[in-house]
Amino acid sequence: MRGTLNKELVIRLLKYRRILTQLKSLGFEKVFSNNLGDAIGVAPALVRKDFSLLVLGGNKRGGYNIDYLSEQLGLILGKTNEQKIIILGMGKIGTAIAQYKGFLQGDFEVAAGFDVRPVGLPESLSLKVYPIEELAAFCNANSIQVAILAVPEEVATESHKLLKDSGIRGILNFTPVELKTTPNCIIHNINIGVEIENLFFQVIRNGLSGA
Amino acid sequence: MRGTLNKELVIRLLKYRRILTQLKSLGFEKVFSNNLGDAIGVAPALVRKDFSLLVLGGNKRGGYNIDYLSEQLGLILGKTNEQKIIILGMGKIGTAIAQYKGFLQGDFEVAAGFDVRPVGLPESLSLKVYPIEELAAFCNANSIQVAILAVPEEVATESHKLLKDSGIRGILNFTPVELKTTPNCIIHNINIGVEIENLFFQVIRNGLSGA
DNA sequence: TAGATTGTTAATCGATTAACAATC
DNA sequence: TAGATTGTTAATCGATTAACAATC
Repeated sequence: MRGTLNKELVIRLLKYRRILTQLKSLGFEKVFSNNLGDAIGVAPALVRKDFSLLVLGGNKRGGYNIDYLSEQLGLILGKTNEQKIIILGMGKIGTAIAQYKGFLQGDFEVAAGFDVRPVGLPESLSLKVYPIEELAAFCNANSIQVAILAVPEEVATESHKLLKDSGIRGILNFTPVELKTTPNCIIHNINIGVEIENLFFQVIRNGLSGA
Repeated sequence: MRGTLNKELVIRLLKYRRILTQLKSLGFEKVFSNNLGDAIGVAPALVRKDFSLLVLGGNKRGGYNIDYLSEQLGLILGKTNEQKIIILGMGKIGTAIAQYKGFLQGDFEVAAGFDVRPVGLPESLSLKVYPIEELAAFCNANSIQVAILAVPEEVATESHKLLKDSGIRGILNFTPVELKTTPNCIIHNINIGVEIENLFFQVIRNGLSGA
């Protein structure tokens, strides 16, 4: 059954989990499908369908129990508490991501950074940056499976190869080079430049039909 | 007709354009639908359908003319050369994005940064950071329509409101708070934490079925 | 001509939503 | 009971792909 969880569904489940955590911290105990639908921008029916698919039941009048949902989603999505990632390329972007506050919500940790040359990090950050030569050994020793790629465009392709050779199974790619998912390494590309261009296009289009 | 350009299609067109630019710089003159399909990860038929929809013809045996495609896509997508964006929140992420090399490909420019307090930037960067109070005036004076939001989570919501009040029509949101698109302000959310969690899930799932 | 590629239609696939019966 | 919400089915919507005729 879990094999049927598609990408969109997993994204929704991750978002549900985050919202449930927030609701819980506000002291809520129950939530309705339309609350969750509003929060992540889908129809209430889809929320119910998602939970139905996962055999997570609610109460016909009382909605869903937040603690229960939270716990079950944790089981399905897996605890990422002890998951560790590495960052290849500790330039501006890599360093910024390493210090990204939003990561504190997600229950994973940046284990180390790697770069061709030593990088000066603030003392406050308990993160070490190693030379690239140590990447494979480090990943093996620490069972690292997921990496963020934040190197300059020119070395994106060779860095990609290096990560695969180091046993990395998933890469969040911030370089403008569009990398391809292969059977044993999943790629998610985030191309900020394309995102901005896309936004410009949508805004200009939107302007024509709007006020 | 242009009103029918949906989000996925626009993304593909932006990617085609980037690839065509690269091919042109390599001295290529012709390209086939399967080349472009491979490059962006879709079926060749979809590439042909896209061009067909835009009335961009190819040659039954000789493929598509790169110069022509490039030029036409430029007309459809619009020149973003003189487009300017601003960045609200010049912490680590904002500062890193301001210096993002990948932006050099995209033909737009970061006009200014804004923050609650002065930020020290490298001299090499010809970018000024202004106090938040000047945001609305600056956006008006310079007709800024698109912004990157990179403030801390705690002030994401109020910053969002500030941007809308400053006449911003499109926001690329890097905070973990999921903002909602409204009729006169388009939001694209990039939640790095969720992206990483998603990658972990996919990798673990993938591991079960793989080697 | 033979071969290759476009252009286009029909089929497929899949996700989302609308609607409503079930029921607490 | 009346009202509200779940759970589920059927309908809708839309994007992608397969397949092939047209044709250079």
